Amino acid sequence: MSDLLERLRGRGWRLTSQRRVVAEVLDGEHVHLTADEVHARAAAHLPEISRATVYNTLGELVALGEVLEVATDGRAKRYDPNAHRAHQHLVCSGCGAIRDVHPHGDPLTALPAAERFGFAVTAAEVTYRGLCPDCRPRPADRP
Amino acid sequence: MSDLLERLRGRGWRLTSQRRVVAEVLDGEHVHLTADEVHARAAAHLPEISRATVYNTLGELVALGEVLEVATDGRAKRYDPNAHRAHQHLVCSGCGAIRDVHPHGDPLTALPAAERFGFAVTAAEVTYRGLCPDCRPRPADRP
DNA sequence: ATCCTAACTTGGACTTTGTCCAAGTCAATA
DNA sequence: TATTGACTTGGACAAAGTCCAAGTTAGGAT
Repeated sequence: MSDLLERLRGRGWRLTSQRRVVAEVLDGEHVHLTADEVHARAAAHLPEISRATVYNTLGELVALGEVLEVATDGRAKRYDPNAHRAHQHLVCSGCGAIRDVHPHGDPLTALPAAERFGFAVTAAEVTYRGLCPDCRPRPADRP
Repeated sequence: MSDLLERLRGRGWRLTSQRRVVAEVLDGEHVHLTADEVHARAAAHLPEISRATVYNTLGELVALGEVLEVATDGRAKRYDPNAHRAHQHLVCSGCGAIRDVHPHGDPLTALPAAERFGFAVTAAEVTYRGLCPDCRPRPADRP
């Protein structure tokens, strides 16, 4: 993730320890943390970091296009560092687990012009829902 | 919308004036009100109605499958009475206007088995985003 | 190396959205 | 028309996020 830090410095960011730990926390595949979770993990490395700074930094990363904001439920927003490859989300209705998924085709093409109401449509976000293997009811054991 | 009230009575609902007013507010096409907006409109007809009752009633309507909950932004949930015909949402990135739209095909089929991670996938919600005619930049007037 | 300063961080107050509860009210049945 | 369990109410509470004045600091200038 130091490439991210490089990119950010290139964009005129001041490299503070707070921003560094937030960027480090947001590393990896299938990462979809809430702001509070980011704060908790960041605070494990840098105990004095404030909630306000975490919110500020997340907002900046989103504005720069380095992190995506996902609202898969009506609760807290989640932050997804996988911003450089188009993808959608698969959410478990039982436990809330989230995976990045790659459907084929562009979901935008499914919306015919007649259904666009004159909008200039530029993006489509898809949330697939279902039960993950752990939450799925198992076939009962046979005697 | 009296058919809705009939259906609800059939399901053992007590028909109170509060529930009636909430059901009336949630009538029509392309209706996507927040709980607070529902409360404001309901209060115009029934000034003493409380926020708690609006939340309760909306929750019940959602549980009964008569109203859909939509979270198109990270803000307040919206309530969509068009629950009996499958549809998706088109949201203006400028002003937040929401339209019900009907893409062709089933979005679920775009997700290959290899991308399902063992989930039993049952639904797909699509949010299309773009600028509505009013928010879209116009070509500059020629002199 | 150290100074300077705009940029950044902090804690706490505040807002928005939503939930919970004890006490009071009322729709529908008998 | 009396009864009662379901419904409603207002206010306290909680979660998620924003805002701000005051203090700190990264990094260029000296």
